[in-house]
Amino acid sequence: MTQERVNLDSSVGYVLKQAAAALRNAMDAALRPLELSVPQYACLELLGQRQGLSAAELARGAFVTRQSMHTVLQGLQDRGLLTRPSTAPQGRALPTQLTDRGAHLLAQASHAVADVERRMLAALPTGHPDRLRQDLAACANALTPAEH
Amino acid sequence: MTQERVNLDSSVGYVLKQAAAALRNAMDAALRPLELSVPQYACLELLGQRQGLSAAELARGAFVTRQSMHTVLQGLQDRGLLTRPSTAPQGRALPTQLTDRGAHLLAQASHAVADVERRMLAALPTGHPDRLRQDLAACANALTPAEH
DNA sequence: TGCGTCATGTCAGGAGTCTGACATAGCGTT
DNA sequence: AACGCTATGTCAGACTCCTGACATGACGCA
Repeated sequence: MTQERVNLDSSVGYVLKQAAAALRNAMDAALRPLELSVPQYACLELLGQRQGLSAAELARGAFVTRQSMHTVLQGLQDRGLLTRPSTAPQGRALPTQLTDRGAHLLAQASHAVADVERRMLAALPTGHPDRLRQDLAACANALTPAEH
Repeated sequence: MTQERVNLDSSVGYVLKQAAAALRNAMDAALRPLELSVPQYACLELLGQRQGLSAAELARGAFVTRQSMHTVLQGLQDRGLLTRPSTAPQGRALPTQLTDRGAHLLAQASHAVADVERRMLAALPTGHPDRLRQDLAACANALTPAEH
């Protein structure tokens, strides 16, 4: 029976959580002047990439549940940053659209977050960001249970 | 004015969050049979590495606030997995100790989590886990504000 | 000695997220 | 057409975690 202990400092999982926590804090600080939380920003950014996403799709992209995204969307809608039709054009999904105000705020937020990412990656040698991204994607994929 | 948009798929930050979420889910599933949450496990693991840590030290190591760690400790203490003196031997810090039951449960949990980490790293070529860990540590360091 | 600062433990309150549940709409199979 | 399966939206409740606040003990400095 081997002494199976995780040894925190040499554990990739631990350092991964550490990096994620640091990133979360940095993004939180960067977005606070805009009065946006990280989930709110994630929601706007996803819509910026592709308009008309449903709440369920946004939830998956932001790593929260449908229910959480529901409240996030209500908050953003109350601030006039996005619009949702009251009736579904087809099926049950309600396609979400950014308003002009939402797009404008997103531009500012995107800039602030890009600054954070730059600061994070500045510590890495040239070329490492790309390989880091690939390694992380492989890790995420290995842990994501095969769908269906 | 450049089109400054994060481009989620090529963003290291986004993939980092994705990997962290996948890891969190996998650990959650692995620990559920032992009736341990991830913060509870983190607490036990930290104590396994070094006995006598205070609640504040455990909180920093587990990336939560002192207050959250307080309730976590109470839960673990109620289950007889650890002990804390009622009065501080010196200063205000209450050194926490694993009980035999705590150490035994930790051994099982540690094994389960090590399995998850193995599954995660199996997707990476030889040598990559080490460089991934170093890159992540550099990222975390770059985002952690200089203390004092 | 006295004061200011910092770290720790703890209590109270609130914000955010999750689990569970239900109704509805599409789709494929029988 | 009827049934089952899946996906989505939404409501209610509980849980987790955080922010804010206060008291206490240790340390440095005037």
